[in-house]
Amino acid sequence: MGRGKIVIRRIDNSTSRQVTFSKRRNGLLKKAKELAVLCDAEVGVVIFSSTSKLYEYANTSMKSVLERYSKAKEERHQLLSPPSEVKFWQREATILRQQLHNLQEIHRQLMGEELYGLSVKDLQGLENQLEMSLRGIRMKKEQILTDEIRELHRKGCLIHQENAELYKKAYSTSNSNATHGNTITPYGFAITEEQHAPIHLQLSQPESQNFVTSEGTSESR
Amino acid sequence: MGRGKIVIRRIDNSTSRQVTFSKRRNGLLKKAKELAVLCDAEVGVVIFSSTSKLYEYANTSMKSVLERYSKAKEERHQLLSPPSEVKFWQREATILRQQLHNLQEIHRQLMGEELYGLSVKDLQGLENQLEMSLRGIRMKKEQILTDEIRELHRKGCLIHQENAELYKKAYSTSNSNATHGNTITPYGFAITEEQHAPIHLQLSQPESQNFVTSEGTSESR
DNA sequence: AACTATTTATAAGG
DNA sequence: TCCTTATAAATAGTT
Repeated sequence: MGRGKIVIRRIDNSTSRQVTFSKRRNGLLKKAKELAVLCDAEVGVVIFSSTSKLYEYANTSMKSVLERYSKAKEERHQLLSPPSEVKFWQREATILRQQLHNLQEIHRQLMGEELYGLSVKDLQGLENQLEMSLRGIRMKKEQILTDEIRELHRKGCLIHQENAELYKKAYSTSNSNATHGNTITPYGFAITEEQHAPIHLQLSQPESQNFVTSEGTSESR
Repeated sequence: MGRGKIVIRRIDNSTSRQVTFSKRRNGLLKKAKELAVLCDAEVGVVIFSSTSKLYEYANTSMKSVLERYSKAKEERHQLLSPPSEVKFWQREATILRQQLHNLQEIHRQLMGEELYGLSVKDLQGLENQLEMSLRGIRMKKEQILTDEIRELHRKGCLIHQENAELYKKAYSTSNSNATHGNTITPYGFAITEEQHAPIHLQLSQPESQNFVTSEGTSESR
């Protein structure tokens, strides 16, 4: 329900993820209220943002909802029962440790380490993934550089223009009768106009360069 | 959002209230899921129908949500349960969650996602890392394939030899006077010798192939 | 934060 | 409960 269809998948861009979170959080809470009112239900919603901020809604009270929930579930997840509490957190830690472990393994493989148990197919998959990542990263890098250059160019043009104006003014003030057909440009910014086109070509070089010269890259991070 | 606009007020007709409850309950749960996935949030929803039937959703687990909720709400109300063991495990879980979070961020960057806050230098570092990884993975892949081919070749030679022996034996048994100068080779394994060299060249092909075919990933939910 | 083109949810009806 | 359809509402992308 927007300008375009989206796939339900974690949003990469953290800014738009945050914006979407805000919009959809409000949407969810509104829907929860409407459900409660329209259908005479008791509803509770708890949301933790990815930054661990808490948002909640309950048409009655969260306490009521949670108590009713525990009762319905016939669980006393009371904070007062220390043994099960400890067990819960131990399990939580175990799960987290496992997840961490799994991710670490994948990470090592992505770093080109620990390739021992992998089949050719696995390796091909890794290779494809890395190539895709590389493409993304190079595009991003190129974009940043292009933007930067474009900005510098813009500024250069402005300064050049300003300079030309100043020259003209200074010239006409000191020597009011001169021909202004061939004014001397103060700095070498006149060429910048012509440089505009080739910029793009030069920028796309690093990619193919790196691609071809895959062996000879010696640089420290 | 329907054939007509409605006012948010308890639906009198119990049948249509029930129908609406069912529809909107599903809608709410769907929205909750989407929010959790899209925005990387932890979400819990509890619904009691007017007939006290319980419906729930939690992207992680309801228990986890509720524990986290209680903890967030009673950060200082912990005077009641001071068992340090619980605190220890909670801290453990927090640390692990943090580590997982950090690693996930790095992982996403390695996957070419979330490149927004990165500088050109960071990107260059990532690029170098990925290139190094790629080189390692390709070497590993090539090695596996080379080994495999070498092994097949060895076996092929052995079988060829064996076959030649058998042919000779069979030939000399049935027809003892034939010329053995141009024995017919039973299978085409004689060429394998010449194929040994070009193998290396063929193996490095997939690289450029994958580089060209990049866009075609479409996924539905 | 506001705007809108679209998608999505859902009210009404079967 | 499920299907269909017209319409209201939500929201993705943009400014």
